[in-house]
Amino acid sequence: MIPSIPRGTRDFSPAEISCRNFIISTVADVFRLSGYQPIETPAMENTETLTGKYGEEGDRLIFRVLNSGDFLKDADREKLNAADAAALLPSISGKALRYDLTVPFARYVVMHRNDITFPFRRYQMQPVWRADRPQKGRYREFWQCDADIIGTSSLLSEAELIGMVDDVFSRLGMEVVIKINNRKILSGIAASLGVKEKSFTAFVTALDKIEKTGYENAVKEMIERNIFSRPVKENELTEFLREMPQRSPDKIRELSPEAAKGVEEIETIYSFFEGDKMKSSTVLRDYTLARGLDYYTGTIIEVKPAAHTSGSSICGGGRYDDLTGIFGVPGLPGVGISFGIDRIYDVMKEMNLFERKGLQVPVSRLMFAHFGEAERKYAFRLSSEIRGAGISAEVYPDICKIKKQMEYAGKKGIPFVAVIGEDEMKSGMITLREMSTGEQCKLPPGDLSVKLKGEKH
RNA sequence: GUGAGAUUAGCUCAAUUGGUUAGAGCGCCAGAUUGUGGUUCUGGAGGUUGUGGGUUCGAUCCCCAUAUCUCACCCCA
Repeated sequence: MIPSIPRGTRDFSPAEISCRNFIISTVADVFRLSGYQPIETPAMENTETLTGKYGEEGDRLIFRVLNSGDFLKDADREKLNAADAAALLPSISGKALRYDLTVPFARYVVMHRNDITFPFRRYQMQPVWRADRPQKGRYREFWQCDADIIGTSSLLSEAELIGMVDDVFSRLGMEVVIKINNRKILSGIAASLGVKEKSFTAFVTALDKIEKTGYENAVKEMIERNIFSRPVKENELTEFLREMPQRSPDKIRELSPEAAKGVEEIETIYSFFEGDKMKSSTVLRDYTLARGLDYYTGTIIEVKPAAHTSGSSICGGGRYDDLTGIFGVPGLPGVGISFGIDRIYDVMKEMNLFERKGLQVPVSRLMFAHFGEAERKYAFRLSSEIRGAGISAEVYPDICKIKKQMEYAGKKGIPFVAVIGEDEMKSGMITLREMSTGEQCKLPPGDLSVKLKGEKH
């Protein structure tokens, strides 16, 4: 039987891990530098914790975990016989894999609220799962790196997060475009166009397609979906939306008091950066930016590589007034950002950014090659001494031809090989070969660590 | 969940119109070289053509189903 892994999941080999760890540790460094503290939550949550938080589509994409043991024992017979999967689910599955890190965080905050000092800055870097059909930049298991600050409405937090985004991508060596908008502006626009209240989400998703499919298609979708409470002319609507990006903040303010509030918020965030230059990012106001989950209520942020602004986003976030309210603790506003490290990896790979970072796959600095049983034993003792000096070392495990041992070291990229033979043991002088040049020298075992430390890595 | 394309050796790809023993490069293994990797030379192994059915005298090739990958829709990191 040929083994395989579930679709949309991946194995990561040593070279990939090096690159991924570089991204993960870079993000963590930046998070810590602003006082964010790490937490972790379980891969599984109770189903009720997750369902209903991501919209109808989101619910469909949650991986359910079947109850252990005889899961049919407590199954709802009526629903089972009716083959009604959706209705049967609660009686056979009580757990689900987490879909993102924000909702589990809200649950965490509610459960630990008495131990937390607010405002609370936390970061979390863990895999999440979505039962989506895989495609470019989309996996069923992927990592999110989230930083959230909860317990404050201060717009300083947004500025802080944007600064962190800039810092991360500057360290990674990638130019990005950070787009910023505000849900209040979107609802202001919707109100001024006469969008029905219940159609707001439909309006927002259509609006979001402008960049991808153009104004005409977005408008067509809005009209087809019948989202307006009064007659709207197609060409007037197109014209209105087309002017959106160029529209000055003042023009947006005129739309409605709510939109004015949104504009105010964005301008406040900008004011924190006054005169400062971003290191690696261009921050843009985009009044048509609509991305973000349902729970966002204020600022929304989306980050794309400057080289692929039409591609998928590599980072996103926003402000929520009351995320913990759904778990019974109202009045805790917050704002967060999420880095999609799998997509960041893909972009960096494509742009050859890892090569410039000189990342190395961890490999022993020294290998002992040997000619027989006694030599191998001798090498084993030396190897443990050399490790004591902080130098990674391994002994070739089998007794075989020196050629084969050398071949192994060369292929593996081990930079130094110490050859232990009868001569070496007799004279007490080890033969050390530098693999890149082929140069060899003899030295006493005690000098090995000094010699290897002295050489640059 | 909907639609399109792909799948041949470990990898990248060939194979005429449905016709004899499915080939090449790279990689792998062994030897040339019994104390030395990368270069070179010589030899060798490796395939139920993704899987399961069907049509046919005969299928890598045509048909159906299924799995996986890629791309798009939906939605999203």
